Amino acid sequence: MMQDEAYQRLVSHDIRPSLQRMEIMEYLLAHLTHPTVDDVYKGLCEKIPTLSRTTVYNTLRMFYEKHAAQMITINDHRVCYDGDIRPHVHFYCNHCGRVLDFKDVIAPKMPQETDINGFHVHDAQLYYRGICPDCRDKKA
Amino acid sequence: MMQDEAYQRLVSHDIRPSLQRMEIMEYLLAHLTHPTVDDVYKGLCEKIPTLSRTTVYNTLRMFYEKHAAQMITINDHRVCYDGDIRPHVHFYCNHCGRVLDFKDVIAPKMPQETDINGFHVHDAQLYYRGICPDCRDKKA
DNA sequence: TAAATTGTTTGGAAGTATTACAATTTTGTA
DNA sequence: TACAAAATTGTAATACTTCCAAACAATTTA
Repeated sequence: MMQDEAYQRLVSHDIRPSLQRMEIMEYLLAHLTHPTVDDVYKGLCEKIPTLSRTTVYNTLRMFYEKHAAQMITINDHRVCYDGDIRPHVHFYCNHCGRVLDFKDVIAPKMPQETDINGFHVHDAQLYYRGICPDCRDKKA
Repeated sequence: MMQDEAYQRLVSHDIRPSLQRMEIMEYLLAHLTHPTVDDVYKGLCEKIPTLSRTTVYNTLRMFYEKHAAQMITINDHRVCYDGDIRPHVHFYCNHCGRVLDFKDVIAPKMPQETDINGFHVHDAQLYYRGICPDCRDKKA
């Protein structure tokens, strides 16, 4: 069940499983399409009519800080989030703006919560940018 | 001379060296501190009183598209640029917001203008996020 | 050289993403 | 049940970026 997975993800990262947090995490786990804050908000505001955008902003950022989700800042316009917390490469299409998983490249070592020469590294992200197959075909 | 270097960088990347473009490139080469659009604008608007912010936005983006500069989107608020076009790792301090070069880690292979399984890769970026030594010391 | 064309810059206005903050509601515990 | 702490809400404010049409500059053609 998705609920169990969401619940486990929250408590194992020291996050109290409130209704809103559970729903937001379930949404992330059910939509591994790198949704933006607004995607999550729009996807949930029917189910939770009182939901506030601020809550979604704060909650997703907290998920990132506690390593319960990945934060992707490859798009200069909007941040997006990923419920898949395994290290992997992201591809940003400069044409359609989508963020895709780039499974064809094995991610190098991505440090997490480690100290390197005085720097405390919280996380690492590897981004590729270019044109995705869909957009390339449309052009040709 | 910095002018020569800026000129060479522009023409070797098929960019016509207008006054504004030269000045913006010279600024990038003289300030390898990952300036934002506003940093570049403020740094030049005394010397070029007619300079428009839009020109700085458009020019820096074009530099990125033509590989004459790197575009860094690690900060969710503002884009910044780097005149150092050699592949290297960037570190973003979640505390002070600065982008620093992370020289202690050797960058993995970063593809550029190559096709990988139907994707056309324009460029790649590797970002580390965390707390920089300065901010860590202040806290302790 | 003059006219036409192309390319570049400008500046203000509009759009959008994000955060700040104070009030309200909910939760956990004594 | 009552209280304190934590979480959520909604509005307002801020900041970044793009749009767009007009002005200007450079280049080509006749």
